[in-house]
Amino acid sequence: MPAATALQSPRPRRAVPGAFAPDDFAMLDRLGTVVPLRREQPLFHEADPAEHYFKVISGAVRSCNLLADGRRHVGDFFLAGDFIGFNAASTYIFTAEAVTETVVVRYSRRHFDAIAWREPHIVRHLLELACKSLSAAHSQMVLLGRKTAEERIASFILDLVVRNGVDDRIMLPMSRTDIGDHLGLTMETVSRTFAQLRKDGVIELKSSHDVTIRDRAALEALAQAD
Amino acid sequence: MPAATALQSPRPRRAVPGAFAPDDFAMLDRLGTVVPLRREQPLFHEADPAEHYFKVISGAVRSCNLLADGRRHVGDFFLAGDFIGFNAASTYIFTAEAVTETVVVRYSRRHFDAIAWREPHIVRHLLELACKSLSAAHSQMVLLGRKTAEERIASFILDLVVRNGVDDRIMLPMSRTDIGDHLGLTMETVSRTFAQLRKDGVIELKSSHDVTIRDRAALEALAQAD
DNA sequence: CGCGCGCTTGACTAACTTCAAAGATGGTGG
DNA sequence: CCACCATCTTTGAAGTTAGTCAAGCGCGCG
Repeated sequence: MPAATALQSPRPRRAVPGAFAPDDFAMLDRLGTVVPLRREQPLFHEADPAEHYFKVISGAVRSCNLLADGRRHVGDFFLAGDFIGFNAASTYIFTAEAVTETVVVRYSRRHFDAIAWREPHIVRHLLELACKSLSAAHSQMVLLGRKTAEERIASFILDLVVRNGVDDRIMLPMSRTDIGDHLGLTMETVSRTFAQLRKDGVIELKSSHDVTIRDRAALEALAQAD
Repeated sequence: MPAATALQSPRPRRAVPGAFAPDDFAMLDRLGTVVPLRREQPLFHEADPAEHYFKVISGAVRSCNLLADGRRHVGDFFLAGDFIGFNAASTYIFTAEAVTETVVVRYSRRHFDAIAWREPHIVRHLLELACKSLSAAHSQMVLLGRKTAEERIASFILDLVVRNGVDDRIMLPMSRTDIGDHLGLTMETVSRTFAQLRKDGVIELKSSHDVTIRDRAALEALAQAD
């Protein structure tokens, strides 16, 4: 059961069901401020007071956690339409940074919550989205706990394809290091695994960030749909 | 940020904030049927229609996912007070099985939802709980993606200690294999790592299921609080 | 054109897994 | 109450996957 790994507001081309009905966000959208971000620019840091939510308009954002000695984990990549900061308590539980040039909308959490709390159907939608996000987290835990490097990369590619709603080609906005930190691998292993999949005719790499799927069945077999 | 890995209803000795206020579940509890379970008995299987929620009264339940070739992942252990099935869509996303002799309360999902949906404050509580669960899933992904075997075991022990609200001693209801499948390790590695921690004076093992913490600071250092 | 950064590739290493066997534990029936 | 048996755990030794260290490549940008 593949699932989007982030909360989402409506986007016609997105193949994910259960997103907000368009008018749910109508009044909420008016609260938002458009913010452009440079490559690597942080939206917020872990443990900062959580004063805003964000929605990605274009580009990509990653969520990171650092261990004491510098090991990094990338929890999620947020793409156009994805909602960020949703699961924050009073402080953010991860750092969020733009992967590429990105545009987001920033919402005051106070205002957003004030409106959302008054509208039971919005709260219900948020709950449904949280549950979808939990389900995606579940899949990612299976991946991190039990899948091989090849299976992780296959799952990652298929997940992006589904989230993009495109049939067979994706542009990766993130680096090999980002992918490795998301999948519990090193940059080198990610690189070698892409090379292996290319050699096996499963994917084509027009450039290191431009992936075309050549053999979707093989990719799905590797991803081990559970 | 240690967090309980499962949704919870109130339990006085539990050190986890944000659980339901006692009366929130008052009317919901009346919907429940008490069900005793034998060791290894399933509550439900992955992909079954999700017709019930459950709450653990005593004992322990695990959630499992199987890959095609038999590799197993244990997503969570649910202990007394924990709520199960919450994040299900129309079908369950994992199999739930009793780890030991266990007693649960079973709720009709239809009735539960009918009441919960009518009570905005209950929906808000459920949303908060879902967010806590997401936060716990986040920590688990960091563990699975980036921690060593020793760090995983240390984190696991501390998590159980916090969830039990006990200071320095825990009874593990689950097998070494269960622990391994939860932490992305093999049974043998789990066993060797417990032995290592004992040898280092960090824990004491009165039996293989009875763990006493001897050096909490060392354990916390290993767990790499993030 | 050349510089820098990210990607690739190779050789070696380490951590964890696998395979195997012996040692504990606990439940059951005599 | 004790002995037996199945099951779980521990421990050892060898194997494998992915990590580490290091060098070279190539693309994009100034």
